[in-house]
Amino acid sequence: MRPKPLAALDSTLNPDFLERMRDAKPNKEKSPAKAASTERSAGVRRPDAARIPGSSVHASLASEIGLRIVRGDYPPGTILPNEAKWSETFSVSRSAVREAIKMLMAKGLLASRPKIGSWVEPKERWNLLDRDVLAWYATSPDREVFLKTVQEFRHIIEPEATAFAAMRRTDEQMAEISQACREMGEAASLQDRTRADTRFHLAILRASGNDLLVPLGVLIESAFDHLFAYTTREIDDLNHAQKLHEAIEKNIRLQRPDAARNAVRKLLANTDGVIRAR
Amino acid sequence: MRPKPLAALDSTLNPDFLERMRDAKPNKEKSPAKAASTERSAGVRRPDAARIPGSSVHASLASEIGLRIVRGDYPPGTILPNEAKWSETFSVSRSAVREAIKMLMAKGLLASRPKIGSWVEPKERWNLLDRDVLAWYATSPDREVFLKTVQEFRHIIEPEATAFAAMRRTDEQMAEISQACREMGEAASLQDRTRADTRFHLAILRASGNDLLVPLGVLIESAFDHLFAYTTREIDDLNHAQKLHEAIEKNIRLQRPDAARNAVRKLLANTDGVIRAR
DNA sequence: ATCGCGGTATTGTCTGACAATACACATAAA
DNA sequence: TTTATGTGTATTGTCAGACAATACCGCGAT
Repeated sequence: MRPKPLAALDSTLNPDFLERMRDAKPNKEKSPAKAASTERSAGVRRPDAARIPGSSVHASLASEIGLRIVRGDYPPGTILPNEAKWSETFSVSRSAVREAIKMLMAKGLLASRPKIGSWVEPKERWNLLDRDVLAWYATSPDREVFLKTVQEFRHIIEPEATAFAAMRRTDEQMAEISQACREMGEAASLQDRTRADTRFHLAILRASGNDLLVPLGVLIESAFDHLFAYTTREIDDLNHAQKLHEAIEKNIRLQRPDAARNAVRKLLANTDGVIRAR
Repeated sequence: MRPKPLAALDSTLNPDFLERMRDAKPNKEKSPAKAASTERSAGVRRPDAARIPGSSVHASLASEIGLRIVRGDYPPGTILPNEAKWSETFSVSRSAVREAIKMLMAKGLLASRPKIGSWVEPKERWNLLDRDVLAWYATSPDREVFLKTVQEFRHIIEPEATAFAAMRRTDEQMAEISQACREMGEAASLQDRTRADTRFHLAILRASGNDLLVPLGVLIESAFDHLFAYTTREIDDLNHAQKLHEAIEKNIRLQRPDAARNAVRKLLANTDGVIRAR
């Protein structure tokens, strides 16, 4: 098989890089980072930097700048500081800055032209369904609003996706779904349970037979990440939720689209209740 | 206002770059591009290259490599040719190659590690809802299948989005929707009509009040691009379609979610018919 | 006041270099 | 013969410095 690369998460920034950025605020006037640069080229570089993929310089930079943009530090239409400025602010090479900016351009957050600079694109162009952008977006002041938006989206997508899965699933896909459902019931820890839960829903999306539904899995993953804090510890609730999942699994297995759709609606209503109860 | 950057479309590759790539096939053994490189550094560089944003070297490279990946030239798990190889094949600098690859990494198509190389990620990680990836994906052998997938997705999304729009639209958003609908009716050319049609549906997504629905507009744009060839020239059909659109507009205006949802379902059914008729 | 012109600032591109390290191969030991 | 160890090599990551292309600003001339 392939070497399994860890997803570049914004939470995996290495301490070294974070240290560099500590006092690198957007509106800093004059940062004396020139000295640091010379010092680094003199051989003081830390020997054990950048082990995790996500902590390479350009990836960390992209996370930092991307987060600032989504957070609203640079509203749409704003011209960003130029590449030389970023380079100086973070004490990194211009190449690294450029690669970070290219990643943000690829996600629709930025665009640029010679002699003008890079500017923040209007929010409609942002690829909010991108894993990283969604993660930055999820750091909004209150997670309530974010969860509400994602949950509403799930109400639109999942019932229909499940109905399609009930019609078109292959036996292999059914096995995946059933196994995830079973492991949910047998999970020893809440974390294991959540992981199996996520796999269950992702497997359904894959089984829907519509390629365009698969990328929406990032929403479900994000929802479960943020829902974890809300998860109940009550045995009764857990058993109830498990029954709801098993109903979905059964109806997909028996290829009953309408029943499957309704079962998903019940599960989502239950989740809504959990959120509202907080 | 902002400088309006043209979206980087794969169809805007400049002839100069295409010429370079003519005989750059994936399985080429030995390409004698070294000579070209020396020649270029001797000052023979074309004076008028890269006018359109999308035709910058890194953007063109990203399009070319991305298209090859999505097309299946390098199946998931495959290790790509290394950066030096790409650089040599296309007679561009390694920096340009790296920036292109970073863009593809940002879209979930690639990942890489030192001493290993860059490999194609499993298809589930691909950000298919990205504008560029979708465009590459749409170059599939038969557009029938692609259109069917997109259209199915629209059936899932648009009725619910429209129902939300009927509940939560602001007056400004309503004005946008109404204007687009009106301009559809008054359009002089089929192209103008399609443009207004697209704006109509995008405005509804924006009015839905759910930020996560907005990025799905790329699907609608893509659908209409590919649907253009199917568009009828019959006056009766056009009038009928216009009436369906006006029904949607009216129900959003009068804030009747259920009626709006049904009106959208009728329109989509009509579009299905147009596709099927071919 | 309007038009034209050059200067300047900024991204785009190229070149060359070194660092870090996964993998393969050769070599040596049990 | 098999296993363990060390060495080499290939590849991405990062840095530095240079020049090209050109949008915008301000100046001068008509």
